[in-house]
Amino acid sequence: MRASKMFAPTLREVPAEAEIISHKLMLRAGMLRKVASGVYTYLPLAWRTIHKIENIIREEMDAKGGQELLMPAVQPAEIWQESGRWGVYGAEMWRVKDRHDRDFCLGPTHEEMISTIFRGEVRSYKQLPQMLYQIQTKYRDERRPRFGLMRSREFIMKDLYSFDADEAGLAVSYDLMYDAYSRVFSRCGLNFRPVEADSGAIGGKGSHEFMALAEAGESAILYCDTCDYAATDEIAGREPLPVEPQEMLAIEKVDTPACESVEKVAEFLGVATDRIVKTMYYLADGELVIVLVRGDRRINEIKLQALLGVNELVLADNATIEKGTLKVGYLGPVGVEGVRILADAEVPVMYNVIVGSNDGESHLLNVNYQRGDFRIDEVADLRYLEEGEQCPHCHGHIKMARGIEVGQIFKLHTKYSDALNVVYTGEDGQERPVVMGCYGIGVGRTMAAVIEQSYDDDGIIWPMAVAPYQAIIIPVNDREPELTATAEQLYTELTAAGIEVVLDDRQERAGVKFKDADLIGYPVRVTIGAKSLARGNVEVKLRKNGEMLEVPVAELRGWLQEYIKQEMAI
RNA sequence: CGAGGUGUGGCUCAGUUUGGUAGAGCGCUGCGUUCGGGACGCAGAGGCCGCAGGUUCAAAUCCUGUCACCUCGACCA
Repeated sequence: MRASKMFAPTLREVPAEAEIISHKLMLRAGMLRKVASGVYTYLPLAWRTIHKIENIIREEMDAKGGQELLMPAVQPAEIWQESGRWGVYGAEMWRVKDRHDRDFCLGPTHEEMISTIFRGEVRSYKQLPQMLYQIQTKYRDERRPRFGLMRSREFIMKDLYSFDADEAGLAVSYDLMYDAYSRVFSRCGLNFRPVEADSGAIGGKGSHEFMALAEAGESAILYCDTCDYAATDEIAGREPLPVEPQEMLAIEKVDTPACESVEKVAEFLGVATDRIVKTMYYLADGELVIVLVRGDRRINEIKLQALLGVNELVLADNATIEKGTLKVGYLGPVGVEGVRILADAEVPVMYNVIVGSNDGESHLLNVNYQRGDFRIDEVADLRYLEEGEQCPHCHGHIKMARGIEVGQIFKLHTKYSDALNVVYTGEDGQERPVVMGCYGIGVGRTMAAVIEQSYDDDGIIWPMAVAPYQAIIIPVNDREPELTATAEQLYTELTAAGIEVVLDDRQERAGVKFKDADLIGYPVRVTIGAKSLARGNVEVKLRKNGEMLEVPVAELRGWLQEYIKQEMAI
């Protein structure tokens, strides 16, 4: 490719729309342009990188037995109604109608689609296991698209679905994908961590997210500073630590004026917040539920929602709660009738706790569940794990980091095969549901994550494997015929050797070419200048560390081939 | 969904308070000089000031509505 012909409109200034590094750099490097909120055009440089990431994915999926196909983005409402998700998916689903007023959606994911295809064709255990995947555009009408490709409404995703005869088979497929994902992200040059995750709206138990570590990440992950435990903050949890039995003191009521928060109560009474039990009222699909948690903890609504199995979970508003003497800030579990009470696992083993008295003006001291002072209907892990706590698996401590979710793998079990009647006949002649798994990679987000982890003040620093081009040749000026002649000759030779190289033949000053080369992030820059050429050499500069060396013209091809090979190895 | 903000040439922005008929820098075109880290000079091109109404002799500027985009937030009793 000649730079004079290349459609890569670089910008000196950052468009006002961009907030994070990857977004700014993709705009400046002439890779990306916005069409609407969360909808983008990938310009040629970006598209080359997208293709490289896709091809890495293809190689790794195929290596595990995956087969590529392509399903439509447009999906009929019927299959979503059949699985029950047409109703529950909500506003995020991009719904459209055809000219006959029939309902369709632009696929946010393809479990329904692949299941209905699969059930039409597969009858026997002899046809299992199977792994099918596609790389395709997905649509999710995000309530708030942001950060360029990080959270967009139209995005490219690789989704693979596994079909097994039983749970043991699913475990095998899942492990294959876990391994494939690790290889994909390693080859893309990412610093990532697989973490235990919640399976969210997709459903099923057993899931890992692959997190690229980066400040710009939207997800919080908790990991152990000692062992390899790592989980998203949505799922991370641990058993309560053993508590020394204490003498249970007599309940005491104290007036606590203007103490409508845990912090104020603690300050007023001169105690730590972990001596208090918070009483939270939720509306779970409209039904009032009480949740108890230690005062210094935060309730994890994802865990709570999963436990309750409801579609909608919101904190009850003050008007709903405040009846009679009930007042927010002074709520407690003692004496409560007719409302289901859930408690985080730490609560029942606490002694002499402080709770609201439900009279709107005081709190109760020395309340003990173990003495029967209040009722709990169900105990479960309902809180967030916090930074600094002891690791659930070892004596290490929990640390927090931010991550970009570039991939997630799920065990779906028979959730969709049950709902959509995907069955096979076993060796014994009995019909059984197929056991499924699904596995996704955000391709554009992976590209953005690579940039978030690899840039400097001058621009992007592409890892060789996903760089749009591997090298650029810059003749330092076009007034000395031997420079341009050498540049042309090398360009022809390298291109013929299969090296992806750009020749910067633009009539620009050297400074402009250097700036653009750094911005776009070519891993190798070959500069052809008079002084080194007089010695029969060209200058090679490595983008990743700024290292410079001279290479004889005749040896450049061999040197590059070796360097590229070395950089692509994982 | 709630709150805040912004829409003026391809990009970054000034001008809006106090209405008087549109500017700067970068980029673009031509010529010349220069040219190994975003050169300089001269001469140009390019905008119905997001859109629709209204007020006024006169609206980028004031009023109303609307659309788009950006940021923050989404309740811890």
